[in-house]
Amino acid sequence: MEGAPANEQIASPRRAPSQQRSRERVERMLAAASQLIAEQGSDAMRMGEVAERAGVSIGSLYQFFPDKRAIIWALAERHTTEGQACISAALADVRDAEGLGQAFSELVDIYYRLFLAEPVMRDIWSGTQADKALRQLELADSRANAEFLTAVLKRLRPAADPVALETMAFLVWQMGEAAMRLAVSVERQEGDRLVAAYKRMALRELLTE
Amino acid sequence: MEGAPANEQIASPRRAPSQQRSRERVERMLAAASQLIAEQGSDAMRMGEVAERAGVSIGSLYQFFPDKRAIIWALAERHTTEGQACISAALADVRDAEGLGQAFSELVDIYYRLFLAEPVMRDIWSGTQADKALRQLELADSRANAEFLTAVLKRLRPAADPVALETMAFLVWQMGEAAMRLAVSVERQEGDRLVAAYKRMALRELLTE
DNA sequence: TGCAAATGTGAGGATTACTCATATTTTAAA
DNA sequence: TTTAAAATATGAGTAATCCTCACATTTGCA
Repeated sequence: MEGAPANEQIASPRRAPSQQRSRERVERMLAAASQLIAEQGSDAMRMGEVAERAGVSIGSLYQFFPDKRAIIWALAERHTTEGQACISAALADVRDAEGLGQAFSELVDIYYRLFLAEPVMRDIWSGTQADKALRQLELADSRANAEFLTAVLKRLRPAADPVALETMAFLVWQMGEAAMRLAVSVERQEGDRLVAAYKRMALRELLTE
Repeated sequence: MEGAPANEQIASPRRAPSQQRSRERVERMLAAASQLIAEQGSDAMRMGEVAERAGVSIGSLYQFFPDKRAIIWALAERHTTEGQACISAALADVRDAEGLGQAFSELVDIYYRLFLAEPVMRDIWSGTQADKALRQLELADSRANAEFLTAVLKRLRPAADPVALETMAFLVWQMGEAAMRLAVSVERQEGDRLVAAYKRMALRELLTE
């Protein structure tokens, strides 16, 4: 972006809303940002437009978000939080290889549907590499999710090298995200095939000794 | 970016340099851009700085590149061209499964070293999702590379479903790129482990009936 | 009630991508 | 060689955008 001096650091934090009124306004800001990202992508999202659509002044926007990236980051963080809860629940009571296969397969389907339905998620995670803070968030999220998987794997294969299991889980998870991004950027039919191929490949890796 | 009205389209083409003098100047522009991307990333690269470092005026820069993305695109395209030649050569005379394993393994190593050594490549391909034209270039490149792989697979497994082989090759290739991006963004030791795990996983997929 | 803290405002500062009128250099035909 | 057209070069200026800040308003509470 441009405007203020190119700031490589993470921007200074802002006050969190403490009153009911401001909390509602912050919600409106996030909702407006989400809409605009869905319509045009985060790059084309204009701060002035976010403020206008949220019915607040540009100054109010910057009262709670230090800069543009911070809004995007806040939306991304919500998705990761929701996602982790979902994944944790799905993998919590896996007891055997069959259960893992079942749970993993369902998770992939859920995520694929999410990617297809949520342009915001797609947009945010695709811009991930360019933004240090987002990249960190995505890596942390991926590690956290991979850890749920690792825990299951360690339970199923107590004799295996733990580091190898961690590496495999992390890799499989990251590849899933890559497969999703790829799948939604080609024609639907090919996307379906790619996701199915990923699922098969990941399961073979996870379930084979 | 900002400045001119947000332009979603691909910018209008500019004249290609026809004189010796201008061809040299364009080379200097590309070299300057490459340096700056390596130093600060393509987002922080300033057109004015590119011009200054290349020893030309800002106007000259825009004489040959319609906009900022076009410079990045030109650098990206060089990489894809070089890469495809390399891959095509490596896979051309694969005759059996063992040869495929050998060639694929070497390719992964080469790409990993390239990713580690070439910040420009990393930067460009990571920004790929945000830019329609770059995304197209990357997809086309990936498809082209996957096709080399598909050709080999069809030779080795003539009975297999061609579409399935194409899907697998495309997926394996895209995942390789994802694995590389991941590997270079974590500590070196973990990166090495991740690349090794990818290699094993991909080979198992490629070599198993 | 009255005061401090929280919140709200929007004109304007600062930076940057990109344009365009104009000047210079090269090419090549006469 | 002359010369006109095409190619190339220049950089001050335009427009768009992010973000700040001095000041106004509202809320919580003693």
